Amino acid sequence: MKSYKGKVANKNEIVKKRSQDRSEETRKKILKTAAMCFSNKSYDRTSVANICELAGVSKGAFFYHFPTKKSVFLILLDNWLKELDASIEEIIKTSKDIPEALLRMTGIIKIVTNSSGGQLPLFLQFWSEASHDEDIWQATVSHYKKYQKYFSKVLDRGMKEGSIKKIDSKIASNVIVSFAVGLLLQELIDTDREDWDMISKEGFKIILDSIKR
Amino acid sequence: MKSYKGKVANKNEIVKKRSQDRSEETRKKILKTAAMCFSNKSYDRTSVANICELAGVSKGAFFYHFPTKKSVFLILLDNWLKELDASIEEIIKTSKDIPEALLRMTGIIKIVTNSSGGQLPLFLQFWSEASHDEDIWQATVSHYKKYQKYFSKVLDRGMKEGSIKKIDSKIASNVIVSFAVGLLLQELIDTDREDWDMISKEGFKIILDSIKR
Amino acid sequence: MKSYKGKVANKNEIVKKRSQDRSEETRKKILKTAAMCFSNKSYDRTSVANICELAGVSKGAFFYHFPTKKSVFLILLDNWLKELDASIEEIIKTSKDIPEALLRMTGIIKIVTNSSGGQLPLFLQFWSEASHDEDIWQATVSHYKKYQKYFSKVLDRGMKEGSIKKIDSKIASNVIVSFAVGLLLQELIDTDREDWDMISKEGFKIILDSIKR
Amino acid sequence: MKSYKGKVANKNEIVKKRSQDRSEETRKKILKTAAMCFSNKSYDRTSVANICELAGVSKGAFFYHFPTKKSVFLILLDNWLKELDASIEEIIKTSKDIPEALLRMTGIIKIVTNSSGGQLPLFLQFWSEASHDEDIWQATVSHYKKYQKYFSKVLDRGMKEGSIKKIDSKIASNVIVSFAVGLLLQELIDTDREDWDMISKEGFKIILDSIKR
DNA sequence: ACCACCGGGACAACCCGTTCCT
DNA sequence: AGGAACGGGTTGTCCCGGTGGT
Repeated sequence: MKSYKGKVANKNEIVKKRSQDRSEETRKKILKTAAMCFSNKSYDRTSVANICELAGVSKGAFFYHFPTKKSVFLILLDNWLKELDASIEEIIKTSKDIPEALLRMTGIIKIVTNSSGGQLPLFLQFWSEASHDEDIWQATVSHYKKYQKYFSKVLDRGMKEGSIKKIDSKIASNVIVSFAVGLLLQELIDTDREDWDMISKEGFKIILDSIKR
Repeated sequence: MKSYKGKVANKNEIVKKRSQDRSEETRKKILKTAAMCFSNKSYDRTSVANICELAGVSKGAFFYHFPTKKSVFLILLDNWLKELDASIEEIIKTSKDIPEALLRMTGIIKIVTNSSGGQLPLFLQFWSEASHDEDIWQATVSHYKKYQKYFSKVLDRGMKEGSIKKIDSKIASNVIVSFAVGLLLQELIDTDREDWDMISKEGFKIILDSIKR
Repeated sequence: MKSYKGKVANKNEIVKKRSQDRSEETRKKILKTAAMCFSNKSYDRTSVANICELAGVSKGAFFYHFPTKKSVFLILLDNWLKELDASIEEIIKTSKDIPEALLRMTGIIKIVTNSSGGQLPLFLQFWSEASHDEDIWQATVSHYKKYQKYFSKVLDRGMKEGSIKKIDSKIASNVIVSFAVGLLLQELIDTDREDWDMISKEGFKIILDSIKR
Repeated sequence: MKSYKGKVANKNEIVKKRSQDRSEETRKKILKTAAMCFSNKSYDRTSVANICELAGVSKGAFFYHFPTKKSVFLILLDNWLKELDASIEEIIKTSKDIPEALLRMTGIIKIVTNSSGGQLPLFLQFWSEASHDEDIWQATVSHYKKYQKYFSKVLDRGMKEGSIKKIDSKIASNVIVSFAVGLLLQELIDTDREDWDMISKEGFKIILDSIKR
């Protein structure tokens, strides 16, 4: 009796596991496809049907995994911000001198670009939606402010260190973030150009020159 | 006889003028309301019905004045870019020294903000649509490249003048534009903050410090 | 004084005449353009705006001359039927022997084709609308029945004459009309073919062979 | 175990079947209602909303089953032509002598009338649209030409058989088709008349008389 | 009388996010 | 998780008037 039950349980578990795998796979597929669509066609112009068709799943599946279209968008946003957080944290941690850390931020553009799975336009979507939707605004702005503060602190540390001039760290961090954001925006619509890397490097150098002692 | 005719003509002209005025008024009203809606709710989420209702005109009137919703968007974009052009040109013209001109660019943010009738989010809409729509891309990018070139030339002039270091003017102009664009974007989502003016001034100063001799 | 008045009157008349001419011209232009449009695109798919644009007149002018779009259609129908009437009448009148008259009907196809200004598809439009619209049905069917009766009488005369077998003239006339109508319909959708003329001749001959003594 | 699985499979199949049935039912309902509407009010004057309301389904359901209004029209046309094909084929097959076959064509009118669910005016709609719409023209004309050829061959066979005179079979087949088409058209607008059957019989007899040896 | 401009508002086809039933 | 259905929304078109000039 016991063994039988055990067998059944086992089998059920295996089946469940397999089913879970399949489910997780579907989820991932939807998420990925949605990111692609939102990026290519904008959130509004992407219909749930579009996503389902490209992902090869039914609408039933979609609404089984996610309550609404918007929820998918929010999850995508969340994932992206998490990746970004991790990347930046890592840079700062692994460089000891502040100016050096800032210079390494040069690569920030690539980080942003690459997280989100190479779908840069998603960034614009997030930003764009943020100004109209409370939920998204919360998620975006809170992170963005976090970055501001983060850079502020980093600069403060640099001043203590003596490697950076005495300046208003809040304003300076804002300047840095502005430049970074601006770079992204431009890259977005001027995709042909190949020298964004150099521009970002040069720009950061210019800013650093005025900041470091 | 003459006076009579004159009167009639006058009267006719007045009437005609009134009719034209009414037409022009309607047009303006639609344009203004549309700008507001696009700014508040995004282009896609604004329906023609929305605009008409708020503007107090019928759909018949809307489609009499404009062939499509998109055309309204394009006209709005065009108007904005024209104002921007004029403002920038004026700044450069009225300041003789290049570094001074650049410093005065500080005010650029306000110009951009104001020129869209205080509807800054429209800017984001333009940018956002540009990455999905060929027509809008054309209109936006061509102008944006013009600015790049413009600043490049201004910097070149500065170098000849001797007021600016020998640098790659193309890259430097890109840095400037990037910073400006980034400022805009941030202002957009962090509307509470009051010190954007100072940040922009400070930022330009930083950039200038590295550039001028 | 008199001569002056006369001149004025003349002038007014001339002006009026000219104005009437112009008016008549506009009317004709609208009618002609409408026929073309209805023929090419079907009645429903032709908008008043279409007609006006192609005719080079304003909508104001259109609705000044005709109360509705439908009225234009009815006028066109009426003109066409009148021409058709005249043509058929003429054929019968100018041929003394009945079989000969029938044989000359061969040319009926061309008559119909030409009488609508070469716009054969209009014929289909009329027929098509007739089954849905009471007014048009009246106009069409009454004429069509007239033709039936007409042929009946002609055949009866033929029988008296001795040139035609004793048959049910009503049925025979129906056969003839059916054949004619069928020819038209086919020509309408098989416009490439060049031998409709021969087919119609041959067909009438076949029918005549069985009918004449 | 096996039986259990079997049951499950069965149950699923049954469920699936039922769902499919329901879907098919809706589809049929829409098709039938559309045929009715197109027949009563013309294709253009029938709105999708009309069809849905009468069929008792939502617009969503309509566009789930058919991509466009036109597609419904084309399917209707296709069904009708298929039925017609089958009917004609059957007549020819089941009668050994060619003249006899042709005489039995007499019933063709009824066949045409009855297929299309007794909605003869649909025939006119098809024809009418064919002259304006490439897709419909294709579908219609290809079939119509097939009939021409078919009759041609039948007549050729009759000549070999010796039951038919030596004539140009292409022209003769055209005459037959023309007569048939004309009959249809007339029946369409003169629905009161009851003797169409006799007219068609008589007409075919007349044509046959001239053709058969 | 003739005609141009401006507009009204109903309605078209088609699509969308979502729910329901199985 | 899939397939069917819902119902409201979208842009854009249409036919037609009203008002006023020539």
